Amino acid sequence: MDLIPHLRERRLKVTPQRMSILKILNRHIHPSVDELYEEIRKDFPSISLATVYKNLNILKDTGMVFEINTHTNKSKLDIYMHPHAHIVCKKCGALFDMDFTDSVYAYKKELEKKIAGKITKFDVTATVDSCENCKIV
Amino acid sequence: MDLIPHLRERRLKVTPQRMSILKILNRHIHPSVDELYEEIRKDFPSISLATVYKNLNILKDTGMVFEINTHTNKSKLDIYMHPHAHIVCKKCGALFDMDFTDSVYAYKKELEKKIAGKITKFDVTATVDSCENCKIV
DNA sequence: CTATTTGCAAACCCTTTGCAAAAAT
DNA sequence: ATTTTTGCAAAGGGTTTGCAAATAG
Repeated sequence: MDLIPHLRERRLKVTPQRMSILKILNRHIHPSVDELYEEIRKDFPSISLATVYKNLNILKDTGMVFEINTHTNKSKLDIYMHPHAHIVCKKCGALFDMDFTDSVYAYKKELEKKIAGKITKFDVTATVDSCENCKIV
Repeated sequence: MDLIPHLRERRLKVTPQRMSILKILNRHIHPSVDELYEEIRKDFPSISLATVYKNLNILKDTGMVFEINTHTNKSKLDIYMHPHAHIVCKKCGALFDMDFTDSVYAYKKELEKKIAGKITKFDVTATVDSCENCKIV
């Protein structure tokens, strides 16, 4: 996927640091900020953590990146080029992407009634207490 | 609702500080930690913020309280005595409880397939970019 | 040429920790 | 009597900010 048009669309400058962040997020590995930082430093040893944070805030504000609370001390990052759901294990922090199903769109309609229209973006996070990754339980 | 049996069940001691926290959360006002702290101090001026945090961690770990990420700098707290969904406005942080609908249970079944069973608790957070509380769309 | 972005260091939260005294069972 | 909880103060950890230099368009 070519991410540059999405940056242009938002009047954001195409810097190598920013591209590096987006390319890593585009692997759909859901890194935490520090995992992302370490990953970028492999290709970009001089990058500052502040730059990573500043970019993430811009990318979140413009809707290209979504931050998912894992109920651990660190949240995880996901590129958000199309609506999808997240499934998080509260115990181990494991995170999966999931496409919305028809039943979720039905849920969305309910929501739209409840908040009186205008849902521009919709994210469903399903949190479970434990999952197969946990081993224990 | 009598919350004491729920504490006993979990072998948690019934202290006035803890009861004060639970009583406030039981109003379903979804306070942030500092809002909760200020509220408790009305009845309990000597309480320490550390006590509030320690209690919240215990209550979250034992499943009586749920912490909802609002995508603002502060998350919000909810008593969690029965499964329900949360709707959060990312822009203004407004938060609503919502009962699960059948369509969400269908979604839950999908999830159970995907993570191979054993969902012990299930939370759905629907995040919208703006809601009627925002005024500015 | 102008506006944005970067990088550094310091500041800023919010949250946790250690420990002794107090309270609950 | 034993275990948990409280409260204080200090430490911790993640995130933001201010500003000058560098870079993108």
